[in-house]
Amino acid sequence: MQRALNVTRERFADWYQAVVRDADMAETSPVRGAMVIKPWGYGVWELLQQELDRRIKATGHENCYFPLFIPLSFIAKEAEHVEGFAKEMAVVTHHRLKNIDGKLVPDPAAKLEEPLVVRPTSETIIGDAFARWVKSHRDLPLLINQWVNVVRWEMRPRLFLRTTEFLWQEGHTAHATIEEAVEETRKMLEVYRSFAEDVLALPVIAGEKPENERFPGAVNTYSIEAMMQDGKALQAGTSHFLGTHFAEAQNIRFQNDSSEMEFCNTTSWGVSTRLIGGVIMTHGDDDGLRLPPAIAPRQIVVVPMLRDKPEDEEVLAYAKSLVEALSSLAAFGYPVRALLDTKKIKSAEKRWNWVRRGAPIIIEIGPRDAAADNITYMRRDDLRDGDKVKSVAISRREFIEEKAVQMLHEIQHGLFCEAKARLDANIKRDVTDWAGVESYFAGSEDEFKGWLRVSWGKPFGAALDAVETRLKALKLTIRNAPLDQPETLAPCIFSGAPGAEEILIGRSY
RNA sequence: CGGAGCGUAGCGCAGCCUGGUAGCGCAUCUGGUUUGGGACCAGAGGGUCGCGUGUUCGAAUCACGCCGCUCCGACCA
Repeated sequence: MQRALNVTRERFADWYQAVVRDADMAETSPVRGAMVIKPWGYGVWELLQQELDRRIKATGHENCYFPLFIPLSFIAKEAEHVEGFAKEMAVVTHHRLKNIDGKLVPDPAAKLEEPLVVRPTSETIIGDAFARWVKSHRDLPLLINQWVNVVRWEMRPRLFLRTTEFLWQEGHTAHATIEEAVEETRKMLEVYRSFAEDVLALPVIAGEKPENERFPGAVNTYSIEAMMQDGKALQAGTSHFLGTHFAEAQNIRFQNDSSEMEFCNTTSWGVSTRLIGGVIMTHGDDDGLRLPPAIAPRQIVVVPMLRDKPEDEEVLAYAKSLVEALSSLAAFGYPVRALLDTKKIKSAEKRWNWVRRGAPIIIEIGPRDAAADNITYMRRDDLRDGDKVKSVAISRREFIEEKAVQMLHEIQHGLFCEAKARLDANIKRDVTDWAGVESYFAGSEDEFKGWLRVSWGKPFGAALDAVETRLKALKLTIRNAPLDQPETLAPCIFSGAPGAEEILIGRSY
């Protein structure tokens, strides 16, 4: 059977790389671990960014920009924070190069008095500003967000999922009370959940991270977890309640309405270009990427079937008017993004390029379509009937007036439902003891396993370390404790003690 | 940084064991034939075989060193 890719999802890691490449999303760069995001991939990011930014602003946050460089001493202020990031920090030590013996090297005379780190995250540099901005309870809450690049020197990079430099959004807020800060943390988690599900068609489970998986310096960390087509979990977004840890380290204080000085409670939350990796691994198939229409840079692509003959002109004119009509429609609150592909390559080649890129609807227009006032379309979410590509002819008028927008919404919803069904079907709840966990995850790692939802006693300290070690031996981690917890709990799967909450266990990226 | 594998034309690969100066498929270019849709015929262009050193009359092939990539570990949005 001829597919648009030369590798299938059976070899998931190879398949992922093939999709990223063949869908023109991104490529590796001369800098190890740093990627070039190509127009089609960046277009997805821009749409994702546009819609999430709207939602972040709708919840009262404002955008800012803070420096790329952070004085090393700032990072050192919060003990757990340094420890968490020390091993992956890029450090700037000089500000000039010098030609020594024909070689350009950092000029020893231009050594910085204090090294600067390239931000791995901005709690400390933003906290420094917060300390100056917050004086009174009347300055609170302080609700700030920024869209920037950050650098974390990762050992093993993977395009979109884990790159040395990545793009993200980081929100930072300061509040007068614990309750308010916790509410903010949960509110933004919910913004992420609904955004992932409604816009990216990525079903997720929102929950709280166990102690050992917390953000360095956080009191509580919450995450949304998505299941990829190989059954592994992808942490798709995090929201942290930082308590007064950073406020104490950086002296972020305010005078309350009784004139007493108090430390602020702060939060931070972020999602990154990793989400794009999640979209690829959730929706892609053996013909390439399938993009949810809400984030497809081109939702409907019209490919004219040209033959270097006189009737080409009619076909082009017809296709052009079709694209104009489609562009005047609206879907998901924005104008429909339609494209007439006039690139000078073979039409068949164009079709397969758009299939691989995951354009939701691909329309082919030939002379007979033009003459009969018809269009012929393919839906990327329902491409094939067996081995054959499904190609449907319909009147142009019906398509524009009734079907086009409806179909985009159907595709968006369909992709979500397909992924949601997979997520739900692959969370096993009937494992009740450790032996059951071991036997379930025994065997080949390549085998699709999904997650277990089990009860545990929520241990801490040495007992938690022991749990972590047992899980690690099976390459498992605790993903999170879902927000929706049952009334009664089974005994702890690790110790048999009374259960404290249910958690998700699985392999992860 | 540890273990495994790989680096040959834009992409995918063969050749390496048993050294003799590079080949296949797809893509590209030209001409022609086709045309409801991943076409066919003929011809052409494109590679200092990852880099360096050594062995040799001669190295893609053998040896040593380095670099890079992929997978597995430690790290992680």
